[in-house]
Amino acid sequence: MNPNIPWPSMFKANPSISRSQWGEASNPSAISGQRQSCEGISSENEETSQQESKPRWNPKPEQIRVLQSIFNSGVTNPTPEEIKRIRAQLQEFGEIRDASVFYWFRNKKARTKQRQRHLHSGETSKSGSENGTGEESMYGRSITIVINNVPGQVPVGPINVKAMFGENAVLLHSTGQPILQNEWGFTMECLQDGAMYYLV
Amino acid sequence: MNPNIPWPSMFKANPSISRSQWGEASNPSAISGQRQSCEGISSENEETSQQESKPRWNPKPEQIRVLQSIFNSGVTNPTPEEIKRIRAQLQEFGEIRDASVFYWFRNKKARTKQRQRHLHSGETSKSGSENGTGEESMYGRSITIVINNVPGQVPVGPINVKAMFGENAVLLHSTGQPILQNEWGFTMECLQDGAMYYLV
DNA sequence: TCCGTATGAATGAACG
DNA sequence: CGTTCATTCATACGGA
Repeated sequence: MNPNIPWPSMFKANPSISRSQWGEASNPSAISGQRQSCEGISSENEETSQQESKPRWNPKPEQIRVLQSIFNSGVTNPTPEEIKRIRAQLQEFGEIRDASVFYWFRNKKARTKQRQRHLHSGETSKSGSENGTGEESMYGRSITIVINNVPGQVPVGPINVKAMFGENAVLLHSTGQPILQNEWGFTMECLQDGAMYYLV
Repeated sequence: MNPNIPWPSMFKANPSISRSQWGEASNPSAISGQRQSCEGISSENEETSQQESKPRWNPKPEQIRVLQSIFNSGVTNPTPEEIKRIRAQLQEFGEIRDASVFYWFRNKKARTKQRQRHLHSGETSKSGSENGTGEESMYGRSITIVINNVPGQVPVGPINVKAMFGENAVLLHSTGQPILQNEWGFTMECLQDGAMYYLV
């Protein structure tokens, strides 16, 4: 193992093949009567070797939950060692490669940020809070968070902690970090979907 | 391609819960719950009922026409600003989100390319009997294109411009770009469904 | 009513 | 890293 190589390079694709374009891969099990590809044309590859074919990882709910909780606990750039451990943990629920774990975190981080930025760009102050029939504001949906082990829904974006939980309420992230709020009690940072918080 | 377009953002709304879906359906598992994530976090909180849910955008014909013309005019990766303007334009015909516009372009581009590739891959000609690529085996249909403002149908794939419109006929894309043809008059590039062309 | 295609939406995997 | 590609999932629709 080379300790000095940049991480991502470990996951380089085969140079000869542009972007992934594996015709397809057998999808072990997975049924659901969806039309699938079935292909079969390929033929070949029987036992003998390790099917190096790399079908896209299909995350199991349990895996996602674990990943999210790790992510929400502050890990956004796991080290190679962490990745290995995480992967080992996830493997229990289904096939998964280190690379997939790596990618997951990277995508998660990137998309979380993107989302955040995009939310910001669509600011039109909008005075009237209630719009009733008006359509939804595109990114205004709700997320599920767990507070004191009790799952619940809160809207995306700032929420008023004081109003929701009392004047002295403070939300702690599962890591113990307090969620900052302004003088009105509005959260200053986004709550993460699927994350666990503690109310104190 | 894409000289210097910074792509500031992406779209998305639901931070987690991968591809599951609202509404009902879903036969949660039972059969080797392989695919799908279903998310989890245990509880469901359906109470709020307000649940606007986000029904998938259903494009109106007018919207599609506008989008196609924009796409065919060369825009395949609209910037956020462009997207906003496009959406504003489309909104007149029905509800639509920026994200949908974004997705539309992305899908359009991806599928256009994919189609092209599949088209190409079938160069074995010869016994077309084995339509192997089970995936989607039907691109041997016709598309609708508008020539000199007159809509018409042409088969997918190369068409003989000379034969159809005369020895000196030349087809121009709505952008003004001429559609290349070989010495026989066959188009060297695919005509786009819904695109507008000019015959000169 | 059921099946198959078209396509909106989401996301794993990569590229520059 | 931000952006883009490719593939997959789920649903709206149209035909038989």
